[in-house]
Amino acid sequence: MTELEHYIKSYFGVVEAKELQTIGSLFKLTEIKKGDYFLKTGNPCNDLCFIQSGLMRIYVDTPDKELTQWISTPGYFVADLSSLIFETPARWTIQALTDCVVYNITKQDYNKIGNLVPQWHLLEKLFIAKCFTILEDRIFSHLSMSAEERYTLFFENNKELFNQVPLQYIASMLGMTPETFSRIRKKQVS
Amino acid sequence: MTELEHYIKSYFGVVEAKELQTIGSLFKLTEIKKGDYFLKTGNPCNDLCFIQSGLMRIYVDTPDKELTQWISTPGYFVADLSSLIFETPARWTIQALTDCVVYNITKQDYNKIGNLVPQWHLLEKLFIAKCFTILEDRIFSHLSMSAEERYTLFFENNKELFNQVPLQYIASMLGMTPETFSRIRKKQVS
DNA sequence: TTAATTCCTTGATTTTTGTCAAGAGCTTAA
DNA sequence: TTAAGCTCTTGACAAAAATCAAGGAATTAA
Repeated sequence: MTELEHYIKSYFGVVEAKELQTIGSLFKLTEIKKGDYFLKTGNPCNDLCFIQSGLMRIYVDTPDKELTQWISTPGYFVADLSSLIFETPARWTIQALTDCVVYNITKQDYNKIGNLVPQWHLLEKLFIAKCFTILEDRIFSHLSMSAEERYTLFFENNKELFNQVPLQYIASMLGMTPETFSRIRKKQVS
Repeated sequence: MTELEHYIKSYFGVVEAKELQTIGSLFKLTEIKKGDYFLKTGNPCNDLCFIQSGLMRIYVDTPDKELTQWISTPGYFVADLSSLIFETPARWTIQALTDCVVYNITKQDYNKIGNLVPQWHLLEKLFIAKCFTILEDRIFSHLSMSAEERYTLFFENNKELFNQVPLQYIASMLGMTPETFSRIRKKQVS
């Protein structure tokens, strides 16, 4: 059983082995080199991938600055969900921060799964609902917490990320400037 | 065809009339009086409703203040999605801001739809994905915009709300204090 | 190895936003 | 009708965070 299949099984509970294999077989193991783009803002999102190893950054260029929306780690799916599902132009650019190994599926194959595995749309619903809940928490953190509190919360839950990616990306993701981020870190150490 | 059925049809495209009716028949037209609670933080979310008329506020009490997460308007579903789907305690309190007429469905009936209407999980997936996209936009607004910019964007798209609900709720929802909100409004007028 | 980049830190300053306090206008209920 | 609550506004001030500018450390490329 691949890591992807294991993930789907562990996340969604009982799925028959045969169906799990059907899903798994549509994903192809692929390498993405550091710096390569998985998706660019404005293009259609034609792929969905599951990170086996490596890190990817989801961001967007605005006229004045670059905004990191999220950094994806192994064990998670990556795509511009809105573009993939509703066939709209991608809002996000997705780039490999390190060399990555991913399980990739094309939009065409992705759209076939629903016909092959009856429970697929239910699984998808659960998965997307989980993502929705995570975003709700994130909104809540912006409504109720200071930059320092957001930093602390994120640091506690993602310590390992801090020595793997440029910190300015994390700062952006948490909604603060690199300077503010740096000052908060200094305070935390002492 | 009820407004609810019309909404489901318009939103999700082709659904057979019979199935639409099956779904619609499980929702019961109910009144919720101003000030009544649809759901309280900590309880299980046992219902999902679709607002026919009236306004509901989704919020949470924190030790120091009350935070409004969202104000729901006619034509939308209301529930604590995470609690409804994953059977966790509700994070949000949901209260009627005005007298409301809603189509209500119990969790038990809601969970039956999947067996009665094959496409239901697909429809749900699309609906939740849409909600996810809206939250993505909202996060983006917190990463990239000032309080004033968030105000302007929201005002442009929700003018009608401003004379129907206490403005402090809108302020909270946009992540600012009532005082800041008030000062921004003053500036906008002049 | 050296030069060029990129990334992070730090200080000084400005801007934005929050806090505290008071009061005015409405609404609601006795 | 009057008093009690809300709600919103305003001012003075404080705190948080952004901006601007410079320099140092680390990484990358020639």
